[in-house]
Amino acid sequence: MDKKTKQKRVELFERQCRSQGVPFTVQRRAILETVLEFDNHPTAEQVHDAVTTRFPGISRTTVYRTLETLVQMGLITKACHPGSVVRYDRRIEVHHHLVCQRCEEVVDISDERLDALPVPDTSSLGFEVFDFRVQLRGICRRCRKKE
Amino acid sequence: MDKKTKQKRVELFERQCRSQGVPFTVQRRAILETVLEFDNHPTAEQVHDAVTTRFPGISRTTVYRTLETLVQMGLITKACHPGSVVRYDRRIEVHHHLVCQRCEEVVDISDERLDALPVPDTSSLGFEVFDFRVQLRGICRRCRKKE
DNA sequence: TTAAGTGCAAAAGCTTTGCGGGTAG
DNA sequence: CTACCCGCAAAGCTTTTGCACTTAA
Repeated sequence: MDKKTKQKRVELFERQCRSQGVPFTVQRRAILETVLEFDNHPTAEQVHDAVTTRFPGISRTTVYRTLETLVQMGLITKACHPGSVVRYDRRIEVHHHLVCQRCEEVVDISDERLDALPVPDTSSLGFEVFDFRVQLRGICRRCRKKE
Repeated sequence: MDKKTKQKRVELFERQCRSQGVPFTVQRRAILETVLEFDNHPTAEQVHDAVTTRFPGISRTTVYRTLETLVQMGLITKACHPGSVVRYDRRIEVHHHLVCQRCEEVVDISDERLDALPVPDTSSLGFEVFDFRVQLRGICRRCRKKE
């Protein structure tokens, strides 16, 4: 992610904090900046390791709590695929995942036709849909070779 | 799930075991039958609690291991949404999920237009796609009322 | 017979909680 | 000033592992 986009996201975060009365702390800023530097889907642990270089001594607890806060504020997303570890994702725009059912590897994929998916009417369920993800399930190259 | 369908699934499991040389044990049978009785998405723990009435003394370890085996054999599926606990699902046919980003509740949804999704060509990635799921992300009724 | 599954107990993650002290608004 | 956040340590849950015994094929 280029510097400009990153800065914009941080500024957006600051504005949202101000307007919602949520304290904009150095730790939170550092954690958001760190997540934005990942191209893939880091775990909380990986974010902690990475943010430590920028903010030595920051606690794991703070990282866990802050990541959750960022998700609630819609600044990052939380992805969870088989493998049972929560992963975070700086991408808030639509994209999709290929998930291998054998080794549980996850690969990002973009596809216009998927993005144009007709979102069903869920108003009868009281559900307001903002976003969607498609999980394509199958077998990756490596696992296919093994068989 | 009605008795007949359930029995068919158990028989399918038995046949697959025979042909693949995988031992068809009483425990595995009991676990599969138990999962098939859930309408929703039970956790490994819930499956263990339920199977215990049918098979007292069965170990948690066996339940964990067997659920994974069943997934690998394609007899049940594994669903993982925010909330970080793996859930299992007797449904192997296509269906989709509404996921609340606040409370992480998961609701099943069926929609023909979603089922007709154009699956992109992933052969260049070496990925063979068998199946897909759409995860619709938003806010559920209860959480919307709170705000 | 023999390769694989099962149960137990213990360990190994990952994540949350309680609380005293600190900081943003 | 006051409410909320942070760090620490410890607990809590879910899941996995090693090993001796049992079982399906």
